[in-house]
Amino acid sequence: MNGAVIVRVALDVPLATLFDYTVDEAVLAGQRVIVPFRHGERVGVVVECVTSSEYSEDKIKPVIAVLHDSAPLSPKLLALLKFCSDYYHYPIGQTVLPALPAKLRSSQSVAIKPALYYRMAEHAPDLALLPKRKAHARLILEKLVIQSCNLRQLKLVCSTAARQLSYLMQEGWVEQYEVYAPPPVPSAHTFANAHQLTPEQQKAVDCITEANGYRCFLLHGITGSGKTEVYVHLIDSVLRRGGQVLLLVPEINLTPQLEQYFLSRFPDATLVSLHSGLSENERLSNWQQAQTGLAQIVLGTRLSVFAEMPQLAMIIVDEEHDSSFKQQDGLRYSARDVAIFRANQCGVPVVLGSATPSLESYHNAQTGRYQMLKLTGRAQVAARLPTVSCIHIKQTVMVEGISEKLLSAIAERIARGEQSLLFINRRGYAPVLMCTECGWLSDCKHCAGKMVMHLKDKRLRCHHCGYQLRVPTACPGCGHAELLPVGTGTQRIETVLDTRFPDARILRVDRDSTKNKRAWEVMRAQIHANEVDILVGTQMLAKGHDFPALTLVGVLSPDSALYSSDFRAAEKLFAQLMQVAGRAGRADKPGEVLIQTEFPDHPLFLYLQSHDFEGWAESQLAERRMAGFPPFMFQVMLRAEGLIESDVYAYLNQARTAAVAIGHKVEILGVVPASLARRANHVRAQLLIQADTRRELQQFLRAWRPALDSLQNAKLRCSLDVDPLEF
DNA sequence: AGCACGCCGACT
DNA sequence: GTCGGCGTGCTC
Repeated sequence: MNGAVIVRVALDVPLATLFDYTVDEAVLAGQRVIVPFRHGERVGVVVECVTSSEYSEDKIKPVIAVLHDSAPLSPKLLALLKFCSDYYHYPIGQTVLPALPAKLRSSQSVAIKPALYYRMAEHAPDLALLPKRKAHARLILEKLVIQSCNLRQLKLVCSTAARQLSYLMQEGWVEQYEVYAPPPVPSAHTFANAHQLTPEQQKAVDCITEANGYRCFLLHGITGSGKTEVYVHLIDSVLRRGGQVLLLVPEINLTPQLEQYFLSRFPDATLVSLHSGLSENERLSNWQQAQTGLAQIVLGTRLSVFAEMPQLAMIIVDEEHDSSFKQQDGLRYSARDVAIFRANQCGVPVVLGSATPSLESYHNAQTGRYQMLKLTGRAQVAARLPTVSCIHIKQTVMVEGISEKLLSAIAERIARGEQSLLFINRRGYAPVLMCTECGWLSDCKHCAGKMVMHLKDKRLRCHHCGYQLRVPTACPGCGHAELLPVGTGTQRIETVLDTRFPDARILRVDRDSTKNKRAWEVMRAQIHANEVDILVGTQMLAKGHDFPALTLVGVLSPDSALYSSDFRAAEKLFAQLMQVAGRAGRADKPGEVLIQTEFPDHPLFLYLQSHDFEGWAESQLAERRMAGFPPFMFQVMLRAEGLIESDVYAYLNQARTAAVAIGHKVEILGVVPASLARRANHVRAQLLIQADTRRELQQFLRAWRPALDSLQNAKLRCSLDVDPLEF
């Protein structure tokens, strides 16, 4: 042999190992390579360079090509990915490669895409020579005299920037140039509309900016207490020091608005976003701008926690309690938790912001692991906290799921030209159709769930597998002609309101009505223009920006979450109600929240009425401690699903036996059917393991995994979910 | 995950 | 006699 080096390569295959190849050119860890694998070729990432392999020489094949078209991943990022692979017990290759933009996963080489910038041409004519009528072109020039900009920044100056630029370049005023690397000095940036901070906000900003190295902060501030303004000041401080900021936001169709907002606050900074709405080219380009350090602000959903950022100086996780930070397939990571690990790894502060922190984070702040920073926003906010009250549904007149009280409150708003929002977490017309004669129910034939009745297209639809049928005219069980829609969904509420308020403008906002891309944009505009009187919607409406004319929120049927088998259901409901309540009212028009419930004395509602998150959190934590649930316990869920019930249970029972045999100090709960015991004809079941500490859980998992791997069965889909959120 | 290898039923 | 079913095992 020619003394070739051996590289250990991560490949996108479901195997926990790296693959060894020889290579006779210089290679760095983090570089992409094309390697032979079985009969074909694949792109992989070099994780280690070593001098010997435990594989015999004749088994090791040479690398086909080392790719140089994009900078290698940094050792730090590789270490982060390695940590995730270990912690979540997921194959290294399926951790590393999905973190890359798809273009970097294909063997087609990508050109390193420079960012395009514009500046004044060296021999630009005198500004006075610009024709007077070219007012927009003048604005662009005036901006460029101060600072070179990219197109996005110029579009903030004038929306027709692209057209102005082509004119200006043609006439020799402006030239375009390409930027591959960050500007050598931190660019001076302005930051627009700097608000005077309240003392609380200032204290939060000071605490965080004074942090020396890693520190985790929990920024707890109710809606409207000015968390965003704190973020803006923090970002400003990082940009001044020439650092990069990673701002993680939940997966919401709001990212473009958020991006616009931060762009407008930092018109001179380079901001890129990373979310599912991007094309592959945009994703690659934005990712590379983060990687080169050119992008000072990276705004993204959970996947962007893996974006390469050489100058990373701060991570902000907004709405940290949001469950969309947890990936529900593949590498089941929590972007919030990974962000904290990464901040620690990089020695930078991390800020978790929320009006309703997760109990995990709140507990960590209480015990001093994190530093709590509170924004009570007394000055601006107290006046506009909405009044929250409950309507006892068993002691009031109900009209098709809506109480008279709520209806008359809506009527009042209509009369005043204000908006109402009815919040109900069920799509469709009715969640189930029933035969009044024989008790037949609209079961899905592929799932354990019920088919939901949708009135508009007269169909029964399964929300789990997508199966649908026409609404039967007679009972499929007994032939009886009368079928009764039971329960209430958004469409039914819409119908009821329509009969009750024939002149009102009603808008339904749920996954069905916002299916096509632009729909939600249009609806938002309508709401903002006050062209809507009553909004009916699911949790989609809980998030998002202020609706200025909204003064009434009605919550229709939250009770199922109060006594749910999922121990996090109440936590989720509280956060959700706090969030919708935050939509109601402004300083000049106080808001009102009416909750229809059978349990008006439930502590959840009492704490909500007094806007007492702390009280609620303490009571929940006490319950969790008693019951032995997270954050006082650490869990891992083994799930399995397959076509044959006995296979699924046999696998899980053997896994259980293996777990018992390890004899670690863990608690084994199950095997039990999953909350949806059958989905798309697949039987689903699960096994839960609990331990007192993360360390114990991880020790157990390391011992358990070989057994799980040997039980692997091609007919089953199995997954390990560390720190599961859903049950 | 793919994908080949391998060993048993109904077809020209 | 063969085509093809999917159970088993391997990928450096």
